[in-house]
Amino acid sequence: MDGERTWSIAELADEFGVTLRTIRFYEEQGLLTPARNGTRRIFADGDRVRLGLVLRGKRLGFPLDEIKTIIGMYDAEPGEVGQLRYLLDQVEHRRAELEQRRRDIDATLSDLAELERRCRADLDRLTG
Amino acid sequence: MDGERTWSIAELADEFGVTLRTIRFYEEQGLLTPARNGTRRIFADGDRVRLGLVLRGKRLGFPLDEIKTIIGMYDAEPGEVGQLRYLLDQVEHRRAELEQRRRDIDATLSDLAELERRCRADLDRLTG
DNA sequence: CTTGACGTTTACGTTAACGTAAGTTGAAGG
DNA sequence: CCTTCAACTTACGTTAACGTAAACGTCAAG
Repeated sequence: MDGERTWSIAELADEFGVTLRTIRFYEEQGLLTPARNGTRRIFADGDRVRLGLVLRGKRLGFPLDEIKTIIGMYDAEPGEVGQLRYLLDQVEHRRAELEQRRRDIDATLSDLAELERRCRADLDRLTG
Repeated sequence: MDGERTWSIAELADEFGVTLRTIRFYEEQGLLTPARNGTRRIFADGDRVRLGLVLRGKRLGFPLDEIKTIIGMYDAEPGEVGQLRYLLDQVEHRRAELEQRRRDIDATLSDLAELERRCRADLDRLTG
């Protein structure tokens, strides 16, 4: 009666375009913690979100253990002041890293744009 | 008499913060092709630029063989029309990939920003 | 009742990107 | 001449992120 859908491992794998092995591996690494029905894994909505975050991290080129700590930051309990300061520090660190990446991307995009101009010029000259 | 400086492997490694092994490995993989003085590697300015491109690609999380093809695109000779069209196609493909990455970065940055807000709020509450 | 479809665990294999010796060489300095 | 330094090659070791095979459980359909 609660609208909480669940998913099988195959459904999730299919939806996100990964293999069953990958999902099991992520659980083994502590990136996912699906419920169980006997031995079968049951994935709830939160598990789907986490898998999405993991794959986004992968597209960004982060290793799995870093992804784990980053995701871990999201659902850390408030805790004490020292913990909070440490967490803020981590957040700042990650942000700097990501902004460096964006600069790298922009530089590469600009290189590609110039390459494209040269290509089009050559094409014009040849097919003129 | 020509202002063309050259560098030893150690100088380049030091400048870019990588090991000698890494540079030799990149040559072995065809990412760099330094000149030689006997057995010693002599790096010219173009080699420096290429190393910079390789490391930028690494920061973006690309595997070395993809980096190789991407860099290869930059210094491809004009060639024939078919080649040019193929190259343009590749450029488009890479651009799409990079733009996806930028979206991922922006999404992550936004997540981090919200996390930071929550942290600061908790800190304010605790430290008054 | 057996055949599939779908799931499970255990465990060894694989690739990428280097790390890390081990042994060699050429030029320079004392 | 001997050593030291900076480079070299060859080759095996290592870690991450799964792939892949083997062997088994379970439940619905024919």
